[in-house]
Amino acid sequence: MITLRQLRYFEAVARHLHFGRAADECGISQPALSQQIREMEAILGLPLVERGARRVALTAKGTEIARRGLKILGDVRDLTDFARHGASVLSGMLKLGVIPSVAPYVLPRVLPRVQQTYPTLELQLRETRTDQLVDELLQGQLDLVLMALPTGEPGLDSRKLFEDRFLLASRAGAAVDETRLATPDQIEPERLLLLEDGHCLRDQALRYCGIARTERMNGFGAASLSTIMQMVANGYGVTLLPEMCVEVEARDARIALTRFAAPEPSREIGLVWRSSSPRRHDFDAFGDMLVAAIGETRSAS
Amino acid sequence: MITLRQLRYFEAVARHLHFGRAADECGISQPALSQQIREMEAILGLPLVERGARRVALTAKGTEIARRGLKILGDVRDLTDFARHGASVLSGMLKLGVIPSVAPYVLPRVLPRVQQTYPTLELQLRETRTDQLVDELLQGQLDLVLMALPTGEPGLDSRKLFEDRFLLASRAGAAVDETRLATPDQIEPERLLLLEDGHCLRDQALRYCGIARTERMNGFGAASLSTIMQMVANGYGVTLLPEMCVEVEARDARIALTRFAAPEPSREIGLVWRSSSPRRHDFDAFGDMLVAAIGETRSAS
DNA sequence: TAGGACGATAAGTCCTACCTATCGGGATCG
DNA sequence: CGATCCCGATAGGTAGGACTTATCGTCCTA
Repeated sequence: MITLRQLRYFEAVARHLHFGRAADECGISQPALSQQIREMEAILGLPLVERGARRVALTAKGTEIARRGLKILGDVRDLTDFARHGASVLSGMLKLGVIPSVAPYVLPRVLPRVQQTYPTLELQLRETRTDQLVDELLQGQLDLVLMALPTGEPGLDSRKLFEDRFLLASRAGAAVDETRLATPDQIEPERLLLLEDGHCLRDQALRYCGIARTERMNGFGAASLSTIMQMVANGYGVTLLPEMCVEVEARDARIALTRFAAPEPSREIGLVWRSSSPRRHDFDAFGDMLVAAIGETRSAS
Repeated sequence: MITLRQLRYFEAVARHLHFGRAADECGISQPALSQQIREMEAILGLPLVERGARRVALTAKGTEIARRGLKILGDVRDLTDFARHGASVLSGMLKLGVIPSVAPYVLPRVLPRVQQTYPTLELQLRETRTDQLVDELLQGQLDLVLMALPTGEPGLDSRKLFEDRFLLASRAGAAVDETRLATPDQIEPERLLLLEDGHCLRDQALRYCGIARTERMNGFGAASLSTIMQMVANGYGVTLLPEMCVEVEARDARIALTRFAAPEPSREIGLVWRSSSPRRHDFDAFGDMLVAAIGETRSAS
């Protein structure tokens, strides 16, 4: 197996293209470095360096391996930095925005883990609708937003974390046949209960059901999914419930959940940040942790 | 500095939560493993493992470090796999789709590098417009698409590679004042030359200029940027030229390029694949290589 | 043709990762 | 309550590997 020491030495050679100077930088003698490079070549089974007369060059594969090695060394450095003082990686202030149809379901699973893993991280939370979050992100009032993708904004980068399917929630034993897969045409517009205008979840549901804004619907718009699910339980109508909310919102025995026929409606939940932000590493680490936290609770349930 | 050997041992401890069995798996004695774990804790300056009576648990930070370590070990394995036979990473068939306004400018820089770095990779290319590419991607006829983001399709994952700004291309010395930053209202719709309908570049340009499809425009629609630039050079009109095309398409001295005032119009170029695809690793590696290839030629010029 | 730059080779030293043997403490059971 | 056992820590010794200095071989240059 290759060693990190070899990667460090090779990386120095790749930069200097000169054994002597690379050895110097590494604080060892030139033969020691030569030996490690040859050892590495033997392990990998191919030449990394072309020893030309008077000059040194990397082979084609050597270039690629140097690139990968550099990334690995960076990750190792991050790991030790994290261990030593949690510093430089996810420490200090992080202003996070979350949309209302995600916050109550994800944060309880994640926040304890954040406290434990990154005790020096001061997480400042903001919960509001997508367009407001995006505005505040662009203006620098937020560092990072957890929301449904895509953003549709240039200048923002994003990373998808997971897919969240929608289920049809209805009053148990009512009109919907719960033994079959649901289809969008079963949904009567006047019985569809949704969040008020401006929530992305509302738009996603309407798009799937093929309902234009203008069409006749009940004029109802709720501020929270909890309210909507109360209404569903009492037979006021039906709604599309994201899978991540099921555990919290669909405990009432009067609520029936039906999976949709393919193509199943869903939303992509992901992280969004300014492309220009220098904290990519932090966001990656934060995203990894979110995925881990969500994955755990899912497989555990 | 930490070693990969320590990471491997620690990872085994994290899985077994038992020093003896972990040592067994690593093929060493239990004291040897204990020693390396303690060495690692000394280097990182914190306890990774809670030695409780009768049972072993990871500390909070230990859990996070195990996660990071696992990723590093995976990257190292990928590196050696790549070196040994280029296998499992980017080998075999890869069907890549590219949009017409990107292909001629990116592929020449990238393909030689691909050949050299991944000689066992059979890259099969397809060039057509975005919606067609997305269809073929969803149906499995393509593995990967290089295009402008976002896709707007669920079930697809993407990764932004870089931002490609638009410049105003006009005939030198003609109506446009090249000493100042351009603004969209300077563009007369009837003089704007664009690709034919269906090209994403056309839609992006129209959106920036605030021109609705219905508005009066010249009826012209070209099949290639080359043609458009020929027309610009000869004074038939102006166009929005992506920065990546400048080197190839704007050599004619009769063409003047003007940067736009902020917010500069741009497009995001990225890779897109099916969320369900098992080849994430390949795509990551391919994306890294694209970024490296583009970065090189940019900084070199 | 002599000199110099540079990487490879050779021989010796020291560190470190490993082994076996043993200890110590907390749980478990008669 | 004491015997036992499970399991990680400690101790002491060994072998291999990473480093050193010294020297060689080769190619370029003057």
